[in-house]
Amino acid sequence: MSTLTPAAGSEVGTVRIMLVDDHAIVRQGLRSILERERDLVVVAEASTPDEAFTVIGRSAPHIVLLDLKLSTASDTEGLDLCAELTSRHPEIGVLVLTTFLDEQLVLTAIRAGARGYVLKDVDTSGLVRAIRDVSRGESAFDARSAAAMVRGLHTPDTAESQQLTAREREVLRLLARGLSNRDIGEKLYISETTAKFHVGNILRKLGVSRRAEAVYEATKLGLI
Amino acid sequence: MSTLTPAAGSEVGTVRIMLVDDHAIVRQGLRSILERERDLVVVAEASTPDEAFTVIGRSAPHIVLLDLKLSTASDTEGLDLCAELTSRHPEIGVLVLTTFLDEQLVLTAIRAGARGYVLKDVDTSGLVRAIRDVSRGESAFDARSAAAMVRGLHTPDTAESQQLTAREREVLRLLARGLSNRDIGEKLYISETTAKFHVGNILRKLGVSRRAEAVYEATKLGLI
DNA sequence: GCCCCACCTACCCGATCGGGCAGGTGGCTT
DNA sequence: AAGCCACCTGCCCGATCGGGTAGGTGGGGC
Repeated sequence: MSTLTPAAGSEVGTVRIMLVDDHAIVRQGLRSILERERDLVVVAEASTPDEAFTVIGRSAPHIVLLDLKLSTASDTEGLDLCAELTSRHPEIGVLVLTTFLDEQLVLTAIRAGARGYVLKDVDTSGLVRAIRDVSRGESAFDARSAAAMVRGLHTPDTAESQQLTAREREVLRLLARGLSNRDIGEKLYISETTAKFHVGNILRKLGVSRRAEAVYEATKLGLI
Repeated sequence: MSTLTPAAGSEVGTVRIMLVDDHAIVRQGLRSILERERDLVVVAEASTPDEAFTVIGRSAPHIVLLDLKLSTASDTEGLDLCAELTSRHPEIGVLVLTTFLDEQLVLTAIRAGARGYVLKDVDTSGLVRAIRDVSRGESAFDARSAAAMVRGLHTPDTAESQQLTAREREVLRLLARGLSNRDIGEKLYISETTAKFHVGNILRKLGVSRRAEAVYEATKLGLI
Protein backbone atom coordinates (compact mmCIF):
# COMPACT_ATOMS: atom_id res chain seq x y z
CA MET A 1 0.00 0.00 0.00
CA SER A 2 2.68 2.45 0.98
CA THR A 3 6.36 2.90 0.18
CA LEU A 4 7.13 4.36 3.55
CA THR A 5 8.43 1.05 4.86
CA PRO A 6 11.56 2.02 6.76
CA ALA A 7 13.56 -1.13 6.07
CA ALA A 8 15.55 -0.73 2.90
CA GLY A 9 15.29 -3.43 0.29
CA SER A 10 12.05 -4.87 1.58
CA GLU A 11 9.32 -5.34 -0.95
CA VAL A 12 6.15 -3.38 -0.71
CA GLY A 13 3.83 -4.99 1.79
CA THR A 14 6.41 -7.40 3.16
CA VAL A 15 6.13 -7.98 6.89
CA ARG A 16 9.49 -8.31 8.64
CA ILE A 17 9.27 -10.57 11.66
CA MET A 18 11.54 -11.25 14.62
CA LEU A 19 11.08 -14.45 16.61
CA VAL A 20 11.81 -14.53 20.34
CA ASP A 21 11.56 -17.94 21.92
CA ASP A 22 14.02 -19.87 24.03
CA HIS A 23 13.39 -23.10 22.15
CA ALA A 24 15.25 -23.49 18.89
CA ILE A 25 12.70 -26.06 17.80
CA VAL A 26 9.83 -23.63 18.13
CA ARG A 27 11.71 -20.90 16.31
CA GLN A 28 12.46 -23.29 13.50
CA GLY A 29 8.83 -24.34 13.32
CA LEU A 30 7.59 -20.78 13.21
CA ARG A 31 10.11 -19.88 10.56
CA SER A 32 9.11 -22.69 8.25
CA ILE A 33 5.42 -21.97 8.76
CA LEU A 34 5.73 -18.25 8.23
CA GLU A 35 8.06 -18.38 5.24
CA ARG A 36 5.48 -20.27 3.27
CA GLU A 37 3.64 -16.95 3.11
CA ARG A 38 4.98 -14.70 0.39
CA ASP A 39 4.37 -11.49 2.28
CA LEU A 40 6.07 -12.61 5.50
CA VAL A 41 9.79 -12.84 6.15
CA VAL A 42 11.62 -13.78 9.32
CA VAL A 43 14.50 -11.36 9.63
CA ALA A 44 15.78 -12.23 13.08
CA GLU A 45 15.65 -14.73 15.93
CA ALA A 46 16.51 -14.41 19.58
CA SER A 47 16.38 -16.78 22.50
CA THR A 48 16.95 -14.33 25.35
CA PRO A 49 15.98 -10.72 26.11
CA ASP A 50 19.60 -9.60 25.79
CA GLU A 51 19.91 -11.21 22.42
CA ALA A 52 16.63 -9.62 21.36
CA PHE A 53 17.90 -6.13 22.11
CA THR A 54 21.14 -6.80 20.34
CA VAL A 55 19.64 -7.97 17.07
CA ILE A 56 16.58 -5.77 16.93
CA GLY A 57 18.59 -2.73 15.85
CA ARG A 58 20.09 -4.23 12.74
CA SER A 59 17.09 -6.28 11.68
CA ALA A 60 14.36 -3.60 11.88
CA PRO A 61 11.37 -5.92 12.25
CA HIS A 62 7.79 -4.75 11.99
CA ILE A 63 6.53 -7.52 14.21
CA VAL A 64 8.04 -9.31 17.18
CA LEU A 65 6.61 -12.75 17.89
CA LEU A 66 7.30 -13.21 21.58
CA ASP A 67 7.02 -16.25 23.78
CA LEU A 68 6.21 -15.11 27.29
CA LYS A 69 7.75 -18.16 28.92
CA LEU A 70 11.39 -17.41 28.26
CA SER A 71 12.95 -18.76 31.40
CA THR A 72 11.75 -21.74 33.33
CA ALA A 73 8.49 -21.10 35.11
CA SER A 74 8.54 -17.34 35.22
CA ASP A 75 6.66 -15.02 32.93
CA THR A 76 8.26 -11.87 34.18
CA GLU A 77 11.23 -12.12 31.89
CA GLY A 78 9.12 -12.18 28.74
CA LEU A 79 6.77 -9.58 30.17
CA ASP A 80 9.63 -7.25 31.02
CA LEU A 81 11.05 -7.67 27.55
CA CYS A 82 7.65 -6.86 26.10
CA ALA A 83 7.36 -3.66 28.09
CA GLU A 84 10.93 -2.61 27.28
CA LEU A 85 10.49 -3.39 23.60
CA THR A 86 7.28 -1.45 23.17
CA SER A 87 8.56 1.58 25.02
CA ARG A 88 11.85 1.74 23.14
CA HIS A 89 10.39 0.81 19.75
CA PRO A 90 6.74 1.88 19.78
CA GLU A 91 6.50 1.37 16.03
CA ILE A 92 7.05 -2.35 16.45
CA GLY A 93 4.01 -4.54 17.03
CA VAL A 94 4.58 -7.15 19.69
CA LEU A 95 2.48 -10.27 19.26
CA VAL A 96 2.55 -12.58 22.26
CA LEU A 97 2.59 -16.24 21.37
CA THR A 98 2.50 -18.51 24.34
CA THR A 99 1.43 -21.87 25.65
CA PHE A 100 -0.73 -20.99 28.57
CA LEU A 101 -3.98 -19.15 28.66
CA ASP A 102 -4.57 -17.14 31.76
CA GLU A 103 -6.97 -14.29 32.13
CA GLN A 104 -4.61 -12.20 34.16
CA LEU A 105 -1.69 -12.99 31.92
CA VAL A 106 -3.51 -11.71 28.85
CA LEU A 107 -4.28 -8.45 30.60
CA THR A 108 -0.78 -8.11 31.97
CA ALA A 109 0.64 -8.63 28.49
CA ILE A 110 -1.60 -5.92 27.08
CA ARG A 111 -0.53 -3.57 29.81
CA ALA A 112 3.05 -4.38 28.89
CA GLY A 113 2.33 -3.13 25.39
CA ALA A 114 1.46 -6.31 23.51
CA ARG A 115 -0.81 -5.74 20.51
CA GLY A 116 -1.92 -9.34 20.28
CA TYR A 117 -2.07 -12.61 22.19
CA VAL A 118 -2.20 -15.95 20.44
CA LEU A 119 -2.03 -19.44 21.90
CA LYS A 120 0.64 -21.75 20.57
CA ASP A 121 -1.83 -24.37 19.51
CA VAL A 122 -3.67 -22.17 17.04
CA ASP A 123 -3.64 -23.43 13.50
CA THR A 124 -1.28 -21.84 11.05
CA SER A 125 -3.88 -19.66 9.41
CA GLY A 126 -4.85 -18.15 12.75
CA LEU A 127 -1.28 -17.18 13.47
CA VAL A 128 -0.73 -15.71 10.04
CA ARG A 129 -3.93 -13.74 10.27
CA ALA A 130 -2.88 -12.36 13.63
CA ILE A 131 0.47 -11.28 12.25
CA ARG A 132 -1.15 -9.48 9.33
CA ASP A 133 -3.61 -7.80 11.67
CA VAL A 134 -0.87 -6.51 13.93
CA SER A 135 1.26 -5.41 10.98
CA ARG A 136 -1.65 -3.26 9.84
CA GLY A 137 -1.60 -1.58 13.23
CA GLU A 138 -4.62 -3.45 14.47
CA SER A 139 -4.85 -5.77 17.43
CA ALA A 140 -5.13 -9.53 17.26
CA PHE A 141 -6.45 -12.04 19.72
CA ASP A 142 -7.57 -15.55 19.01
CA ALA A 143 -11.03 -16.48 20.18
CA ARG A 144 -10.00 -18.00 23.48
CA SER A 145 -7.61 -15.21 24.38
CA ALA A 146 -10.27 -12.65 23.65
CA ALA A 147 -12.70 -14.53 25.84
CA ALA A 148 -10.12 -14.73 28.60
CA MET A 149 -9.54 -11.02 28.30
CA VAL A 150 -13.22 -10.27 28.67
CA ARG A 151 -13.47 -12.55 31.69
CA GLY A 152 -10.38 -10.94 33.14
CA LEU A 153 -11.87 -7.49 32.74
CA HIS A 154 -15.02 -8.59 34.49
CA THR A 155 -13.02 -9.61 37.53
CA PRO A 156 -10.84 -6.57 38.14
CA ASP A 157 -8.61 -8.31 40.68
CA THR A 158 -5.64 -7.08 38.76
CA ALA A 159 -5.98 -3.36 38.27
CA GLU A 160 -5.90 -2.41 41.93
CA SER A 161 -3.81 -5.16 43.42
CA GLN A 162 -1.22 -7.48 41.94
CA GLN A 163 2.43 -6.70 41.55
CA LEU A 164 4.19 -8.23 44.51
CA THR A 165 7.18 -6.49 46.01
CA ALA A 166 10.58 -8.14 45.85
CA ARG A 167 10.28 -9.13 49.49
CA GLU A 168 6.89 -10.67 48.92
CA ARG A 169 8.12 -12.73 46.00
CA GLU A 170 10.91 -13.94 48.26
CA VAL A 171 8.41 -14.94 50.91
CA LEU A 172 6.21 -16.53 48.27
CA ARG A 173 8.98 -18.86 47.18
CA LEU A 174 9.50 -20.05 50.74
CA LEU A 175 5.74 -20.39 51.14
CA ALA A 176 5.67 -22.77 48.18
CA ARG A 177 8.35 -24.84 49.84
CA GLY A 178 6.07 -25.42 52.79
CA LEU A 179 7.79 -23.21 55.33
CA SER A 180 5.76 -21.93 58.27
CA ASN A 181 5.73 -18.25 59.14
CA ARG A 182 8.32 -18.89 61.80
CA ASP A 183 10.54 -20.79 59.36
CA ILE A 184 10.24 -17.99 56.83
CA GLY A 185 11.18 -15.50 59.52
CA GLU A 186 14.30 -17.43 60.47
CA LYS A 187 15.32 -17.86 56.85
CA LEU A 188 14.99 -14.16 56.09
CA TYR A 189 16.27 -12.92 59.48
CA ILE A 190 12.99 -11.26 60.31
CA SER A 191 10.47 -11.99 63.02
CA GLU A 192 7.68 -14.49 62.63
CA THR A 193 5.26 -11.58 62.85
CA THR A 194 6.82 -9.87 59.87
CA ALA A 195 6.79 -13.02 57.83
CA LYS A 196 3.11 -13.31 58.66
CA PHE A 197 2.63 -9.71 57.61
CA HIS A 198 4.14 -10.41 54.21
CA VAL A 199 2.12 -13.59 53.79
CA GLY A 200 -1.02 -11.64 54.56
CA ASN A 201 -0.16 -9.09 51.90
CA ILE A 202 0.54 -11.84 49.39
CA LEU A 203 -2.85 -13.41 50.08
CA ARG A 204 -4.58 -10.07 49.68
CA LYS A 205 -2.76 -9.17 46.46
CA LEU A 206 -3.44 -12.55 44.90
CA GLY A 207 -7.07 -12.38 45.97
CA VAL A 208 -6.97 -15.60 47.97
CA SER A 209 -7.25 -16.56 51.62
CA ARG A 210 -5.10 -19.67 51.96
CA ARG A 211 -1.40 -20.20 51.36
CA ALA A 212 -2.09 -23.33 49.33
CA GLU A 213 -4.29 -21.33 46.98
CA ALA A 214 -1.68 -18.60 46.86
CA VAL A 215 0.88 -21.11 45.63
CA TYR A 216 -1.57 -22.35 43.03
CA GLU A 217 -2.35 -18.88 41.73
CA ALA A 218 1.28 -17.88 41.79
CA THR A 219 2.29 -20.83 39.65
CA LYS A 220 -0.52 -20.06 37.22
CA LEU A 221 0.73 -16.48 37.01
CA GLY A 222 4.32 -17.62 36.61
CA LEU A 223 5.40 -15.89 39.81
CA ILE A 224 7.34 -18.90 41.00
CA MET B 1 23.84 -52.13 8.66
CA SER B 2 20.93 -54.53 8.32
CA THR B 3 18.17 -55.15 5.81
CA LEU B 4 15.76 -56.42 8.41
CA THR B 5 13.93 -53.09 8.58
CA PRO B 6 10.26 -54.10 8.73
CA ALA B 7 8.81 -51.13 6.90
CA ALA B 8 8.62 -51.82 3.20
CA GLY B 9 10.06 -49.24 0.87
CA SER B 10 12.27 -47.62 3.44
CA GLU B 11 15.91 -47.28 2.56
CA VAL B 12 18.50 -49.14 4.51
CA GLY B 13 19.23 -47.26 7.71
CA THR B 14 16.35 -44.83 7.37
CA VAL B 15 14.74 -43.95 10.69
CA ARG B 16 10.98 -43.58 10.50
CA ILE B 17 9.70 -41.08 13.05
CA MET B 18 6.27 -40.23 14.42
CA LEU B 19 5.75 -36.87 16.13
CA VAL B 20 3.28 -36.52 18.98
CA ASP B 21 2.76 -32.99 20.22
CA ASP B 22 -0.39 -30.97 20.67
CA HIS B 23 1.15 -27.87 19.09
CA ALA B 24 1.16 -27.78 15.32
CA ILE B 25 3.96 -25.25 15.43
CA VAL B 26 6.25 -27.56 17.34
CA ARG B 27 5.46 -30.48 15.05
CA GLN B 28 6.25 -28.31 12.06
CA GLY B 29 9.51 -27.21 13.62
CA LEU B 30 10.57 -30.74 14.42
CA ARG B 31 9.67 -31.90 10.96
CA SER B 32 11.75 -29.26 9.23
CA ILE B 33 14.68 -29.84 11.55
CA LEU B 34 14.62 -33.60 11.23
CA GLU B 35 14.09 -33.76 7.49
CA ARG B 36 17.33 -31.96 6.92
CA GLU B 37 18.95 -35.24 7.93
CA ARG B 38 19.10 -37.73 5.11
CA ASP B 39 18.62 -40.78 7.31
CA LEU B 40 15.56 -39.45 9.15
CA VAL B 41 12.03 -39.26 7.85
CA VAL B 42 8.88 -38.10 9.61
CA VAL B 43 6.18 -40.56 8.64
CA ALA B 44 3.37 -39.46 10.93
CA GLU B 45 2.12 -36.75 13.24
CA ALA B 46 -0.44 -36.81 16.03
CA SER B 47 -1.73 -34.20 18.42
CA THR B 48 -3.67 -36.45 20.80
CA PRO B 49 -3.26 -39.97 22.22
CA ASP B 50 -6.27 -41.20 20.25
CA GLU B 51 -4.84 -39.86 17.04
CA ALA B 52 -1.51 -41.43 17.87
CA PHE B 53 -3.05 -44.90 18.17
CA THR B 54 -4.97 -44.44 14.97
CA VAL B 55 -2.04 -43.48 12.80
CA ILE B 56 0.67 -45.62 14.35
CA GLY B 57 -0.60 -48.76 12.66
CA ARG B 58 -0.33 -47.54 9.12
CA SER B 59 2.84 -45.53 9.55
CA ALA B 60 5.06 -48.13 11.26
CA PRO B 61 7.49 -45.71 12.89
CA HIS B 62 10.72 -46.81 14.52
CA ILE B 63 10.75 -43.86 16.85
CA VAL B 64 8.02 -41.88 18.53
CA LEU B 65 8.97 -38.37 19.58
CA LEU B 66 6.56 -37.65 22.41
CA ASP B 67 5.77 -34.43 24.22
CA LEU B 68 4.72 -35.27 27.74
CA LYS B 69 2.64 -32.15 28.16
CA LEU B 70 -0.22 -33.04 25.84
CA SER B 71 -3.11 -31.49 27.66
CA THR B 72 -2.95 -28.33 29.70
CA ALA B 73 -0.98 -28.76 32.87
CA SER B 74 -1.17 -32.51 33.26
CA ASP B 75 1.54 -34.96 32.37
CA THR B 76 -0.53 -38.03 32.93
CA GLU B 77 -1.96 -38.02 29.45
CA GLY B 78 1.42 -38.17 27.78
CA LEU B 79 2.69 -40.59 30.39
CA ASP B 80 -0.25 -42.91 29.89
CA LEU B 81 0.24 -42.79 26.15
CA CYS B 82 3.89 -43.62 26.62
CA ALA B 83 3.08 -46.67 28.74
CA GLU B 84 0.38 -47.86 26.37
CA LEU B 85 2.58 -47.35 23.34
CA THR B 86 5.56 -49.24 24.71
CA SER B 87 3.48 -52.15 25.92
CA ARG B 88 1.56 -52.53 22.66
CA HIS B 89 4.51 -51.82 20.39
CA PRO B 90 7.64 -52.80 22.30
CA GLU B 91 9.73 -52.59 19.13
CA ILE B 92 9.10 -48.84 18.94
CA GLY B 93 11.50 -46.57 20.77
CA VAL B 94 9.74 -43.77 22.59
CA LEU B 95 11.82 -40.67 23.03
CA VAL B 96 10.33 -38.12 25.40
CA LEU B 97 10.81 -34.54 24.33
CA THR B 98 9.46 -32.03 26.78
CA THR B 99 9.83 -28.57 28.18
CA PHE B 100 10.23 -29.18 31.84
CA LEU B 101 12.97 -30.96 33.66
CA ASP B 102 11.89 -32.70 36.79
CA GLU B 103 13.75 -35.46 38.52
CA GLN B 104 10.67 -37.45 39.27
CA LEU B 105 9.25 -36.89 35.82
CA VAL B 106 12.32 -38.36 34.16
CA LEU B 107 12.06 -41.46 36.33
CA THR B 108 8.33 -41.78 35.78
CA ALA B 109 8.83 -41.55 32.04
CA ILE B 110 11.42 -44.31 32.12
CA ARG B 111 9.09 -46.48 34.15
CA ALA B 112 6.45 -45.81 31.52
CA GLY B 113 8.80 -47.32 28.94
CA ALA B 114 10.55 -44.27 27.50
CA ARG B 115 13.98 -44.99 26.09
CA GLY B 116 15.12 -41.41 26.15
CA TYR B 117 14.38 -37.99 27.63
CA VAL B 118 15.43 -34.78 25.94
CA LEU B 119 14.63 -31.21 26.82
CA LYS B 120 13.01 -29.07 24.18
CA ASP B 121 15.73 -26.47 24.28
CA VAL B 122 18.50 -28.81 23.21
CA ASP B 123 20.25 -27.83 20.04
CA THR B 124 19.38 -29.63 16.88
CA SER B 125 22.40 -31.89 16.91
CA GLY B 126 21.57 -33.12 20.40
CA LEU B 127 18.10 -34.11 19.32
CA VAL B 128 19.28 -35.84 16.19
CA ARG B 129 21.92 -37.72 18.14
CA ALA B 130 19.30 -38.86 20.64
CA ILE B 131 17.06 -40.13 17.86
CA ARG B 132 19.88 -42.11 16.28
CA ASP B 133 20.84 -43.55 19.65
CA VAL B 134 17.31 -44.72 20.36
CA SER B 135 16.90 -46.08 16.83
CA ARG B 136 19.95 -48.27 17.46
CA GLY B 137 18.18 -49.69 20.49
CA GLU B 138 20.23 -47.65 22.91
CA SER B 139 19.01 -45.09 25.40
CA ALA B 140 19.41 -41.37 25.11
CA PHE B 141 19.40 -38.64 27.69
CA ASP B 142 20.81 -35.19 27.38
CA ALA B 143 23.25 -34.10 30.06
CA ARG B 144 20.75 -32.33 32.26
CA SER B 145 18.17 -35.10 32.08
CA ALA B 146 20.80 -37.66 32.95
CA ALA B 147 21.85 -35.57 35.91
CA ALA B 148 18.25 -35.21 37.01
CA MET B 149 17.80 -38.94 36.74
CA VAL B 150 20.80 -39.59 38.94
CA ARG B 151 19.59 -37.07 41.49
CA GLY B 152 16.16 -38.64 41.37
CA LEU B 153 17.58 -42.06 42.03
CA HIS B 154 19.48 -40.78 45.02
CA THR B 155 16.24 -39.55 46.57
CA PRO B 156 13.99 -42.58 46.26
CA ASP B 157 10.82 -40.74 47.18
CA THR B 158 9.19 -42.18 44.15
CA ALA B 159 9.75 -45.89 44.23
CA GLU B 160 7.78 -46.53 47.39
CA SER B 161 5.20 -43.78 47.34
CA GLN B 162 3.77 -41.60 44.58
CA GLN B 163 0.82 -42.44 42.44
CA LEU B 164 -2.18 -40.75 44.00
CA THR B 165 -5.55 -42.45 43.89
CA ALA B 166 -8.39 -40.88 41.94
CA ARG B 167 -9.94 -39.65 45.15
CA GLU B 168 -6.70 -38.09 46.28
CA ARG B 169 -6.27 -36.24 43.01
CA GLU B 170 -9.80 -34.94 43.47
CA VAL B 171 -8.95 -33.71 46.94
CA LEU B 172 -5.69 -32.25 45.65
CA ARG B 173 -7.50 -30.06 43.16
CA LEU B 174 -9.73 -28.65 45.89
CA LEU B 175 -6.67 -28.19 48.08
CA ALA B 176 -5.09 -26.02 45.40
CA ARG B 177 -8.20 -23.89 45.33
CA GLY B 178 -7.71 -23.07 48.98
CA LEU B 179 -10.51 -25.13 50.46
CA SER B 180 -10.25 -26.17 54.11
CA ASN B 181 -10.71 -29.79 55.12
CA ARG B 182 -14.30 -29.02 56.06
CA ASP B 183 -14.96 -27.35 52.72
CA ILE B 184 -13.46 -30.30 50.90
CA GLY B 185 -15.66 -32.63 52.91
CA GLU B 186 -18.80 -30.72 52.03
CA LYS B 187 -17.83 -30.55 48.38
CA LEU B 188 -17.24 -34.28 48.15
CA TYR B 189 -20.05 -35.32 50.50
CA ILE B 190 -17.66 -36.87 53.00
CA SER B 191 -16.84 -35.88 56.55
CA GLU B 192 -14.18 -33.35 57.44
CA THR B 193 -12.27 -36.19 59.05
CA THR B 194 -12.15 -38.14 55.82
CA ALA B 195 -11.06 -35.12 53.85
CA LYS B 196 -8.30 -34.69 56.39
CA PHE B 197 -7.40 -38.33 55.98
CA HIS B 198 -6.99 -37.90 52.23
CA VAL B 199 -4.98 -34.73 52.65
CA GLY B 200 -2.69 -36.57 55.05
CA ASN B 201 -2.14 -39.30 52.49
CA ILE B 202 -1.44 -36.74 49.79
CA LEU B 203 1.17 -35.07 51.96
CA ARG B 204 2.80 -38.39 52.73
CA LYS B 205 2.86 -39.54 49.11
CA LEU B 206 4.30 -36.27 47.88
CA GLY B 207 6.88 -36.30 50.64
CA VAL B 208 5.84 -32.95 52.09
CA SER B 209 4.23 -31.74 55.29
CA ARG B 210 2.27 -28.64 54.28
CA ARG B 211 -0.61 -28.24 51.87
CA ALA B 212 1.05 -25.23 50.24
CA GLU B 213 4.10 -27.34 49.48
CA ALA B 214 1.86 -30.14 48.25
CA VAL B 215 0.30 -27.77 45.72
CA TYR B 216 3.74 -26.65 44.63
CA GLU B 217 5.02 -30.19 44.14
CA ALA B 218 1.82 -31.26 42.44
CA THR B 219 2.07 -28.48 39.88
CA LYS B 220 5.72 -29.35 39.25
CA LEU B 221 4.67 -32.96 38.68
CA GLY B 222 1.80 -31.90 36.46
CA LEU B 223 -0.78 -33.44 38.79
CA ILE B 224 -2.99 -30.38 38.65
C1' DG C 1 8.29 19.45 55.46
C1' DC C 2 4.89 16.14 54.59
C1' DC C 3 2.98 12.20 52.65
C1' DC C 4 3.33 7.73 50.74
C1' DC C 5 5.05 3.17 50.82
C1' DA C 6 7.93 -0.85 51.66
C1' DC C 7 9.37 -2.89 55.47
C1' DC C 8 9.56 -4.05 60.11
C1' DT C 9 7.39 -5.40 65.00
C1' DA C 10 4.10 -6.72 68.88
C1' DC C 11 -0.33 -8.67 70.93
C1' DC C 12 -4.82 -11.12 70.64
C1' DC C 13 -8.10 -14.82 69.22
C1' DG C 14 -10.85 -18.17 66.98
C1' DA C 15 -10.34 -21.36 63.11
C1' DT C 16 -7.61 -24.59 60.97
C1' DC C 17 -3.96 -27.82 60.39
C1' DG C 18 -1.03 -31.98 60.89
C1' DG C 19 -0.26 -36.06 63.17
C1' DG C 20 -1.37 -39.32 66.24
C1' DC C 21 -4.85 -42.79 68.13
C1' DA C 22 -8.81 -45.86 67.40
C1' DG C 23 -12.02 -48.21 64.26
C1' DG C 24 -15.54 -50.01 60.07
C1' DT C 25 -16.92 -51.11 55.02
C1' DG C 26 -16.73 -53.09 50.30
C1' DG C 27 -14.15 -55.00 46.49
C1' DC C 28 -10.44 -57.51 44.56
C1' DT C 29 -6.75 -61.05 44.70
C1' DT C 30 -4.65 -65.15 46.49
C1' DA D 1 -11.25 -67.59 54.00
C1' DA D 2 -7.73 -64.45 54.45
C1' DG D 3 -5.34 -60.50 53.04
C1' DC D 4 -4.80 -56.20 50.90
C1' DC D 5 -6.31 -51.68 49.80
C1' DA D 6 -9.17 -47.67 48.81
C1' DC D 7 -12.28 -45.45 51.28
C1' DC D 8 -14.69 -43.98 55.13
C1' DT D 9 -15.29 -42.19 60.34
C1' DG D 10 -14.50 -40.57 65.16
C1' DC D 11 -11.57 -38.27 68.95
C1' DC D 12 -7.49 -35.79 70.86
C1' DC D 13 -3.90 -32.14 71.02
C1' DG D 14 -0.31 -28.93 70.21
C1' DA D 15 1.22 -26.05 66.42
C1' DT D 16 0.00 -23.05 62.96
C1' DC D 17 -2.80 -19.97 60.38
C1' DG D 18 -5.53 -15.83 59.07
C1' DG D 19 -7.28 -11.60 60.39
C1' DG D 20 -7.60 -7.89 63.32
C1' DT D 21 -5.61 -4.31 66.32
C1' DA D 22 -1.69 -1.25 67.35
C1' DG D 23 2.66 0.76 66.36
C1' DG D 24 7.94 2.17 64.38
C1' DT D 25 11.70 3.10 60.61
C1' DG D 26 13.85 4.86 56.34
C1' DG D 27 13.64 6.34 51.53
C1' DG D 28 11.47 8.87 47.55
C1' DG D 29 8.36 12.34 45.47
C1' DC D 30 5.49 16.61 45.67
